[in-house]
Amino acid sequence: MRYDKSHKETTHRRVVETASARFQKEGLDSVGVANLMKDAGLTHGGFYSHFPSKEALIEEAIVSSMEATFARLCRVAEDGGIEEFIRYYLRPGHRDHPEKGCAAAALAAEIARHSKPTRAAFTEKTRKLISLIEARLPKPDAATARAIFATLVGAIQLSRAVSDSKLSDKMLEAGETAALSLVRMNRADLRFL
Amino acid sequence: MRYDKSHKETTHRRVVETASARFQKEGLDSVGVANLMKDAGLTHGGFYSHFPSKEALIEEAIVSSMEATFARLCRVAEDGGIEEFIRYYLRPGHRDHPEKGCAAAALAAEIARHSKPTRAAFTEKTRKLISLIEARLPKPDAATARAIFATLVGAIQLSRAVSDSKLSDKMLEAGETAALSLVRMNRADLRFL
DNA sequence: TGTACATCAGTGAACGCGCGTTCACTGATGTAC
DNA sequence: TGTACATCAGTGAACGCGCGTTCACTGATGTAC
Repeated sequence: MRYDKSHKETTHRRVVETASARFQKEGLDSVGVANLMKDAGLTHGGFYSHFPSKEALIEEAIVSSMEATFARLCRVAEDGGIEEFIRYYLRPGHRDHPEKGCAAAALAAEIARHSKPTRAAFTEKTRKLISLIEARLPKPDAATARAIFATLVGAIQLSRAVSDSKLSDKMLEAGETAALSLVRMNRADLRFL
Repeated sequence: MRYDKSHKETTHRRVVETASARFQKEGLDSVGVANLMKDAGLTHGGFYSHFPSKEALIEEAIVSSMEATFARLCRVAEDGGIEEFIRYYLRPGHRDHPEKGCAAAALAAEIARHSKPTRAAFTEKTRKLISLIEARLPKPDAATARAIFATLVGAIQLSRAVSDSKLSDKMLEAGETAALSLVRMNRADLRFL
């Protein structure tokens, strides 16, 4: 099968995107190479003509997901500012669909246990997300942006882990209120607090 | 080998505690039953006279860890109030030693993918931790307590995942500042913010 | 234009390994005599 | 007090399975003649 130049590239992207969704839904360890390739309509043997190792795919999948998340959040912030960004991140739909959501919220703890290159790639994309928040703050401030991101990630994770749906909703609401408060404190320049 | 009544109980506890530490350091999937039992000084065959399944051990390990964390944080809050609680949770030593730390910070995303009983046990212990925060707030408020816990969990997770140690430190600092601000807002009754 | 061929994306069998789980067994010890 | 025995925590071989990875191969297609 000799295909034109773009063919392999298209396949590669399809594998990365399938992997991205499944990693975030099932966890990095629970998705096997063979099963994943089958899901992408291929056989497992071809995997290593696309990626040097599963770890390399993990890195690509995280980067791809974080870039998509960045682009989406950019648009949301463009339209509705940082407040809408916060509400969008903490919407129940994000909690309920990790496969379509933010890789930081789905995989942060697992990424911490992976290779240096994987963590470095994640770090770069995390920085961008934090910068996006910072730039949208009434009075741009990196520490506030970092804290808001931590609150968003923690609230989504806890809302996913608890088995009581009422508590789950309340975690999202509490995260939203707190993140919005941090924005308002930033606007009001309440540094003394 | 016939032992007195307390013997099996002691062994059981040793396995749970070994598991607890290793799960939080290496992840739930990365720790195998055989390897874990060896680490506890036993052979893998005996595992099923202690636990009906690996999942049951996971549940016990999480409960055990959360109870130890609760007790430790209780003491810290007793001595230094909610502010010291926050500083203690976000100390670099907690980031650097997940095996001795909070299960929520180490495993929240993975717990979300596990069995209902495991998640229910985690939920109960999470509630207790949040109640502990709430009770220590200047003006007890569940939503603020939930938001503080989300911020702590998110900050630890991100500080562990990023590969840049400076950014990692800044994540902890930002989380601390934000959580302390939420406490001060609670004290000042700044609900309008 | 028609044909022969080189390319190379994708195939599928095979590798050693560790996984969770089962089970017939062992042997040190508390207890009954 | 001394001995025979029942108990049962722990042993280790074995199960089928999926893991990540390797590699000799296939065969459709773009290209050179």
